[in-house]
Amino acid sequence: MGPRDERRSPVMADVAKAAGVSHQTVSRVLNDHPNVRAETRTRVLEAIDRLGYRRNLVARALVTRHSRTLGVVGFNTTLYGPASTVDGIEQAARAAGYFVSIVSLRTIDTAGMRDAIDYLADQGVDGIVVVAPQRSAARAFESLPRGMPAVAVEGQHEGEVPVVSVDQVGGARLATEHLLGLGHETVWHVSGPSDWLEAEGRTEGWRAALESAGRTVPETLTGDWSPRSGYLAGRRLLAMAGQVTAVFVANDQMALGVLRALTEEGVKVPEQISIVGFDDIPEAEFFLPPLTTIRQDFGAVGRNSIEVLLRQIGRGGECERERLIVPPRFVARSSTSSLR
Amino acid sequence: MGPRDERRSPVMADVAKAAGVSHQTVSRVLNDHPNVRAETRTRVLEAIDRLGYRRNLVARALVTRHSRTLGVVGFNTTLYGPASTVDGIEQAARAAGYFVSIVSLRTIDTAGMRDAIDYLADQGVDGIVVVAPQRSAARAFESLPRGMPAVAVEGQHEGEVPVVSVDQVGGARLATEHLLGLGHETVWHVSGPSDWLEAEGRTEGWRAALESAGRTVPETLTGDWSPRSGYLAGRRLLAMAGQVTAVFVANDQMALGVLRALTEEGVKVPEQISIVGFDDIPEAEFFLPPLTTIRQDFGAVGRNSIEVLLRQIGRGGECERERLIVPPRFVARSSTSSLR
DNA sequence: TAACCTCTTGTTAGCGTTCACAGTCTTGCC
DNA sequence: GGCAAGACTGTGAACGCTAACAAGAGGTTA
Repeated sequence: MGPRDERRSPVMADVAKAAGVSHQTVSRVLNDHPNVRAETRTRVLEAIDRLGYRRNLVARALVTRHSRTLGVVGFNTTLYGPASTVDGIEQAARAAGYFVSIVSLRTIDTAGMRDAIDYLADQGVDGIVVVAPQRSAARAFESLPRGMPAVAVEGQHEGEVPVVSVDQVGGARLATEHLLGLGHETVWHVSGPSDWLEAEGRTEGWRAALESAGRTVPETLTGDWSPRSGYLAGRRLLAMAGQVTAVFVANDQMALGVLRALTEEGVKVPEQISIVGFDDIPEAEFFLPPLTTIRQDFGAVGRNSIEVLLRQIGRGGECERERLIVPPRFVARSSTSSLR
Repeated sequence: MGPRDERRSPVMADVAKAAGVSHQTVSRVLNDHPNVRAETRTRVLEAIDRLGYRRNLVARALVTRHSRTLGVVGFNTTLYGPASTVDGIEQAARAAGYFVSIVSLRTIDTAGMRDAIDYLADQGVDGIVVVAPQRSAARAFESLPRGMPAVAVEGQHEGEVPVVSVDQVGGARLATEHLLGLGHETVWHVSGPSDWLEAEGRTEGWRAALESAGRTVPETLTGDWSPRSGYLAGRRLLAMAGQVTAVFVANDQMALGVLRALTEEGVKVPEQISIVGFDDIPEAEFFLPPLTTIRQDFGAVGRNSIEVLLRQIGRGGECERERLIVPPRFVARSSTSSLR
């Protein structure tokens, strides 16, 4: 047995030999174990530095049974909202010393979600964050390996899994009440796709605000979050000739579409029709006119979900069946005004 | 030594015992080794199924020295462009059977980039994709562990690392030539931040198109990709009273800002000033007016980069110092027209 | 019959770390 | 001086898998 192949990166035993100690002492230095003589510690550290040693986290994961990796299942992560959520999660996880492994799905269905979870579980993640904005996604939690810590973001609260979400209902209330406060008789609503929990929450908040003010609740128009669907909804609103004076649109992209439909036909916003969006995408401030909207704090959602998940991991997978709600914020701009 | 704890998930040895074979035979079945009797194989598979066995990929990674995980270093991944690039990479990697571990940076500096690469290397990734849109990011490649396969996306081609990128220069040429073709005497340019390679490429293409047409090259205005900076640039363009008839803006978000600045002052687009953007974000089609722009194929960039990276991994880290260019596409809409 | 394949299976030894335990060397105190 | 308590360090055995080799069964050939 000759000397270890020089081209292979050094392992703990190499450091041990170089420092004249046992591999275990090296391990102790690396793990900040208290009982190591200061002189020994510096000798080991010096050897580590000299050899350019880096600890093999895979071997470590094998024995500790912790990979310090979290899995994230996302959906449509090129959209601003989901992208920001995933980004918030990633930042928070890294700040806590965890790696993040991401699976981004194109379509949400229970099977795809289940596959994604299995896939991440196989990889040995310590916990999973599922961004589960659709009803069908929530069911996928049933297939979680037993004892696997998990948290749902923007999901519903049925199973055992804790949920972190923005207060969609409250946000929609803010939007609707703002419009009512400006003197509008009622508020129309362009909602997101019906199987999305966020869409549902926003519709619910809108309806609740109207009802508690004793106003008539108009029929909702439904879009798919895209600017195009907003445009189509806008054209349908135009067809209602004069009835409509205020619209709460379930996201900013659709609001952009509505804006274009109205502007094309010479309808002035906000003089003739007021519009409120949801999300506060970076573009919203520069729409024509700048869009009044509801801002979601995606960073807080990310931080909270990681916090809940790590707490769960700390307790060994036992979860506390909690629901954490992040409040949204009203952002006033120029797409709303009082009548006349 | 009693029977293995029931609560612990089964390992290969458990399957072996259940199927009445050795663990090695189980391994062979799992790895599709040819020399296993059909009857044995089914017995093993049946045992795997019955016990709900899942192979421990961490242990596997330790011995094979392959984690089947790729690292991605991204930057500002909430923006549409970067988010789409990362998404394309993730899709392509997963299709090839690789996990994706992502680090998303907020600021690009050599140190942060270096840390991110170290971080991923520690985790034992098989290769790294660096989305390196800034000059300073490119330098971080020097700190790549030797033998670590890597590919740069939207980076420059100096070091040993292959690069995959969109043809920014060509895209900018398309935009500029389109405007010249409409009869504009020259084309103004709102560029991205100067240390961004993409910004540089777009400026270069714009300049080249003007020069080869023998036109004067106006002073460029510089933004930071944000709608706000576009708005400010727009105001400065307005101050040039009448000189400006056509503008190539380096991305769609800034183009939105320019659009707002012009519209606010009653300048008509495209009647008085024509505008072309870059990226084709989903909103662009619904700007007022719908934005003529250059579309980047982020999916292709992702697929290509993974392909290059996997080829490199297959060769054992030896790289081929290539540069792969993805062509952009001109998308005609309503923000441009000929003069008068 | 012996020699030599091929097919199939089992045995043993790692991969690089941490954990449990067993040492050895101080130090303090009677 | 002796002896226990503590500080420090080393030894061996896991963790769950694959690689390398060995070995038995069965067939073919000389």
